[in-house]
Amino acid sequence: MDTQATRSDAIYYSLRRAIIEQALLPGMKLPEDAIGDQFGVSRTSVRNALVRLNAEGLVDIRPNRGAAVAEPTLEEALDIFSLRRCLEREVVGRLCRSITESELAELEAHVAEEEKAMDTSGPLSMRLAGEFHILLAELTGSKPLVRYVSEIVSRCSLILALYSRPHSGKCGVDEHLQLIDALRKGDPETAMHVMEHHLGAVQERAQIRDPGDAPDIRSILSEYARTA
Amino acid sequence: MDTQATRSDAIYYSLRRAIIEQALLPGMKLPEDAIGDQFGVSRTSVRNALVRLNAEGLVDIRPNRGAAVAEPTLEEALDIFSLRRCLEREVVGRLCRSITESELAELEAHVAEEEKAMDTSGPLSMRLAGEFHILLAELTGSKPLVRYVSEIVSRCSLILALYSRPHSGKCGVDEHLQLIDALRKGDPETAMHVMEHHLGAVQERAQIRDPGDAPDIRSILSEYARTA
DNA sequence: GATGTCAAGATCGTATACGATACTATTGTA
DNA sequence: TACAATAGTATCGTATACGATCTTGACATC
Repeated sequence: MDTQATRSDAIYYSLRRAIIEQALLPGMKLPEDAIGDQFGVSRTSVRNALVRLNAEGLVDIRPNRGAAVAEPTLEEALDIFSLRRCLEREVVGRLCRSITESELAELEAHVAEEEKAMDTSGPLSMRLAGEFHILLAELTGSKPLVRYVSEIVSRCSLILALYSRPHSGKCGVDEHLQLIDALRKGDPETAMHVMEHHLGAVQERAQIRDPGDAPDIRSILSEYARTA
Repeated sequence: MDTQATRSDAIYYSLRRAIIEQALLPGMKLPEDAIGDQFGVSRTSVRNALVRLNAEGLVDIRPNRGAAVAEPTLEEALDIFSLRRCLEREVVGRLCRSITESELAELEAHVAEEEKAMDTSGPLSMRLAGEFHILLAELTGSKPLVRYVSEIVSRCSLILALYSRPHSGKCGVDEHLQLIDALRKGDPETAMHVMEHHLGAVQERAQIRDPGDAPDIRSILSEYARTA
């Protein structure tokens, strides 16, 4: 598990996780040399990983100018959320017809982990929230669907990093439980509606923050000045 | 257009086209050396291209065993078509709200090309049929949607190569015209239904066929290397 | 005849090297 | 002081080299 098949894979997964957990923020440069040094591999492997991340839209690569964590525009962000609703509707639609009790238990176990992580730091709970949706996709048994959902969930994490306010609170653990209930009932209409509502809520927690210029120190401190 | 920014890009597009036009058939091995020789570049650039194609599901890469044109199973094929319906429903849904008369004309011009290509050889008309759907996605103005549709249309071409009978006849030019009509009317229900019917028909033309044994990869690529 | 073993060849993963391109900071000039 | 030219640095694109892994076929053994 720790040791991937190839070093490129290892780099790929590490960078991916770092981006999803928002350790690497949108717009941050990703120089091949620096990454290679850090992981103790050559640029070759790093390049390989960056190409893959670029293919799934997590990093931008501009010829001769290097790679950087992608910075979706607000317009793209809305598109991606719209696409996500489309795909996850498909997921729950399929699951309503096929899901078993043991799979439902698996989902509940995952949510239990999410609850446990709520108290701890943000990155973990953010990742778990995303993985819940990926788990849903996996239960459909459709590999292409898993790939698309994984990809789009990652990109949504990126978007939340860009546009959400610092503390979005509990990331919809309750809503995940509601979703499980709906799936257990097996009614596609209800399940899709709950999913729709959940994704709407996730998106709603996002708020426009001007991503363009470096945040002005006064605006950052204004919030703290109040409590001083 | 002919000269890409980087050689990797050139290889990527050439291989992609070769796969979509079914010059490279599913299961065919893609040795880095042979491809590099044919295009006059080193393995480095070829690898880069193969990684990208792997990311979009057109080629399989197994560690230390090389790359090969992907061979979707029948089950995966059905999944992909199902996903395609899901995505393209989204496309026509959006277009009904936004499409302009000049864009409709653009679509009609494309279909005209398709009609012209009907008499000529198969590869061209097959590619144009796919590009019609990509053009539809582009008209939504949503880059992510374009990416997903492009990707999935490519994979459908692959699937048709695997499972369709040799001559599928005219690849739904009439249906494309019907779709344009529906879009012009601007009624989402009708348009989605027409799209659904069209994609169902495309899928229906698919039938299992035994993928024969392999011709030499160099002779196939000699034609593609020229235009790279 | 079937199966296991092993060596030779093919192919890949990765490191390194070199030329090319883009960025940066300094200097000179208006 | 403001701006343009330029040199220097950083970073990338690509080629090549070497060790590692896999495949293939021959041969020995059961």
